[in-house]
Amino acid sequence: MSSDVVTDRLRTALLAGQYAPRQRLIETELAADLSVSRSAVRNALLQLAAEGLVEMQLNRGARVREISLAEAVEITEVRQGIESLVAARAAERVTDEQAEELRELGERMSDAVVRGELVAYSDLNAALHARLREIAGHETATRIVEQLNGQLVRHQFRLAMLPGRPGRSLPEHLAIIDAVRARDAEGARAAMAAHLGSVLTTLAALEDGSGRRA
Amino acid sequence: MSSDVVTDRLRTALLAGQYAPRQRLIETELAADLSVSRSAVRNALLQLAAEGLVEMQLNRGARVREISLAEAVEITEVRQGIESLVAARAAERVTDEQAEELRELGERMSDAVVRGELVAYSDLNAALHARLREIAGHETATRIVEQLNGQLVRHQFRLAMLPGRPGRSLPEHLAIIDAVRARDAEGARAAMAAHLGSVLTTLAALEDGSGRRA
DNA sequence: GGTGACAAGATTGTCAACAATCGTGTCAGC
DNA sequence: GCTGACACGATTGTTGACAATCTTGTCACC
Repeated sequence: MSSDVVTDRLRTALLAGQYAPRQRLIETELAADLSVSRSAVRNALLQLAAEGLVEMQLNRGARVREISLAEAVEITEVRQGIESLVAARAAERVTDEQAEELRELGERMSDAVVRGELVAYSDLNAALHARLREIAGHETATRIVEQLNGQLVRHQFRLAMLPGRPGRSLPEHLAIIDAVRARDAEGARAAMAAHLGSVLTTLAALEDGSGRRA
Repeated sequence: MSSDVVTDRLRTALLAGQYAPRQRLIETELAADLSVSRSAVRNALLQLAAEGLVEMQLNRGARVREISLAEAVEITEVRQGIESLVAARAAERVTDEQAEELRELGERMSDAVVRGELVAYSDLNAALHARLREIAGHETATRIVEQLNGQLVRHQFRLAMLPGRPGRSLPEHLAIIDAVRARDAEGARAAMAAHLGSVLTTLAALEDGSGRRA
């Protein structure tokens, strides 16, 4: 169905931050922009609403869903539970080849931090979590974490740009990698839980510090 | 929108086990049955596909999604992570009134087991988990656990009917209730993790024992 | 100057018809 | 008797038009 293509295009646009939070998404406009029929857009919006990227109100159409800091905290708490499982599972199933890959990934992360390449580090961060999910091979966990991640993009971006944040999160990431490479499931679980715990405290600090509406 | 009503009706029908797994859901038929337009049914099916209750294939429409035992295990593993969080949060936030409610719920569960009322026990089981989610007040966790639960109904039902299963799960439930009533967050987390761990071993036993296709 | 009713415009929700696709049964050819 | 092409029926995917609803701007009235 062409709706699927439309859904993908809209999703990537949303994830790229192409539309502002709370912005109205008018079906006719989007249909014209993407040069597809309104129903295709409509279906896509329904789909994205189910994924939590947009919110729909009766007779008022779709808006870009704004994720508050409080929600970001909730989402990260849930991620903590699931990704710990993923890390443990990855430690149990990692192959030698994958272990070597993870080692290289860790080196590249260190390099990026040393060189102050924040965006690159942020990308590698996402890549690491994604690679762990692949290694774990846990479809349900993967599906849900990715759904949750989609809702977080904006906040994750903000977080990575905080001064001093990379210096704190890098060793956490390296600890996860080490535990997985050592096939230490419980160690990997704990390292991942600690890492997301650190994300949570950072978010909580933001919650007190900065304003509500940013 | 009328699609929402249709979605709800279809969802409850699916959760009630009114359609067999892998059964095709033909839009025209459902539209006639519910006496609504086909588009309403179509939207509902898309929605339910996003929730994981049905699966859609291009040009081949919707089927009731069959959840394999392996998937049930995955789902329960994820639930273990999230519901542990819920239990801990509930222990932190429970009011005196809610604590009393939980105590009564525990008594009713014990009664049901003593009297051998399996269906009632199964219902109370679901009610306990739901009440804990309410007490925890964690919207994200609630949303995801309920989504996952929807996919499990069939297996949960099978599980509750296993001989000896209520005798094993009752004390686990009571332990959760006690920890929450004692405001012992870590205890509640551990009790919930242990409970779902016990569900997991039971599921694993089923996986070896019975055939694949049941 | 402010408030409420009303009308116009914009936008969404619903429907029925049309086009595209798939699965199945039939039949010719070997 | 078996295989593959073909056509038919069933079902889904898409489109455009129409109805219902909300929002905004205007104006009379207090």
